[in-house]
Amino acid sequence: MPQLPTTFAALGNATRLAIVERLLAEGELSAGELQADHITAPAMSRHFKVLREAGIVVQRVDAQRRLYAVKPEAVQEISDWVLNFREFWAGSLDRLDAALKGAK
Amino acid sequence: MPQLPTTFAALGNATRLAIVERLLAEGELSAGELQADHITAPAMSRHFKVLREAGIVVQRVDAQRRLYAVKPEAVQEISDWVLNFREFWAGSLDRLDAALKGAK
DNA sequence: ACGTTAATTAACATAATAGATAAATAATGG
DNA sequence: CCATTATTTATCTATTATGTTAATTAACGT
Repeated sequence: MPQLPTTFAALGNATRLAIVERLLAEGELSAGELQADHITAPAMSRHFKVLREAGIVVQRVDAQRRLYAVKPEAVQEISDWVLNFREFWAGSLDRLDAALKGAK
Repeated sequence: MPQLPTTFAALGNATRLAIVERLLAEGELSAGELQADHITAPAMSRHFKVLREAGIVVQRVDAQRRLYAVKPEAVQEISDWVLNFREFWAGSLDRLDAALKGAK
């Protein structure tokens, strides 16, 4: 799993995280539909590229449009990482829940 | 939650992710114990600072040593984000599980 | 007090990010 | 064909990140 830091890095940008969240919530969307208004289309396009290269989204071509969708494995990868430590903690001393209660 | 991108960004570096993983697995550790051998102590110190500023770890002073520990809220924040979409998907059409099966 | 240990901050170099504008690619609809 | 639409690639610039060495801060043991 040397992929994880790359996955986190790709999501470590507000614009890209917003893209992923919209794709998760709305499903497949085109570059145009995902266009944010605070940056230009080329900037957006590079964000798509980062997400693609990190394996977080896939691109599908439909005529002149590029449709993007989240690869569920990426979400799964993060989920596994979190659950891994949750389980470890639960199994060893319930440190996480204890700590979380303290933090609340 | 404009915190999330910052959290992801902080974990989007292999050295920092390794620090967090060790802290999760072994509990509180000092800067010296966490020292990686591929970079210098000052470089390490800056990674601690990034993690602190992102709210992922807390620092405790013990004489001349700095002890670090993960703030469980940070892990919780990521966990919540993932589960949020898992729940959404489960509730709307089991798209995630379906997609995951297809991906396997 | 003094040298040692632990860690950080300062100053600097270089690489990687992110954004902009302009140009290119490619499919569509007249 | 040709103009339009959709999106990416090229180029350039500014900012941020990451690493180094040197200096600083602070506590320890003798």
